[in-house]
Amino acid sequence: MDIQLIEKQLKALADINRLKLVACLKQGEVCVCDFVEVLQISQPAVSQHLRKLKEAGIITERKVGTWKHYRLVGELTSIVQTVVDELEAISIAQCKKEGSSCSS
Amino acid sequence: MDIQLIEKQLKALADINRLKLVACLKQGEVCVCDFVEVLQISQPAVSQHLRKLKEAGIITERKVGTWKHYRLVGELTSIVQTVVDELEAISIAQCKKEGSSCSS
DNA sequence: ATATTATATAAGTATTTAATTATTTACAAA
DNA sequence: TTTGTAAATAATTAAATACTTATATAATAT
Repeated sequence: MDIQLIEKQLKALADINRLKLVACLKQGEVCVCDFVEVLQISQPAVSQHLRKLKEAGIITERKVGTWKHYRLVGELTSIVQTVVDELEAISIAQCKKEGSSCSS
Repeated sequence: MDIQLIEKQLKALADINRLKLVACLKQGEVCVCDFVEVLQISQPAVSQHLRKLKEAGIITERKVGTWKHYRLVGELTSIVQTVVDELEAISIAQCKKEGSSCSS
């Protein structure tokens, strides 16, 4: 594995908000709107974090109407997989706002 | 494993120069003076990188006269161990300057 | 078509990070 | 004790990062 890619993936993970996103995604798909509630940051901030994770090959997206659902990619590198394994899964209560409109 | 510690260790590793330091340390102890040659950055910059790795619990030091030798800690967390495993060991030629004065 | 909703992008700002040079500390040798 | 060498710390600066608000895009519903 190339050292440049290792650096890119580590940089993508080395942020408390993105780690929380990944912890939520352990549970399955989540949409952007839910993350805004969970992380208490603005919607554009969430979008930017998700983009960074996507560019590092850690997550992918799926469009569902006007929503977008994000999930972990199927084949994670061993480094990312190890981080995912170490992260406590954050409870669904914390990952999805109550009665989230975007539950597919 | 606490999410704060995960973040700290990931931040410590998420830098190309510190990844190179860790790759060198796979081979065994190296002293600060050698790293200056390898990374082509100033001695204080190397010291600061080493401090960050030490504060994240990734390396320890050993004083040898006026030199300091750094090495990976014995019990790495699974995340750090996975990164170490993925890193190509950089050849000794690149990790120690020729006839390094600080080879203990 | 118009309005509404979800998300992305753009632009600007504040904070953090990584480098530099200068200085200090610690040890060794003369 | 003075001199030299290795490394750490301090102070500063430059670059990268993570937010913000404002705006644009895309799909849905009226």
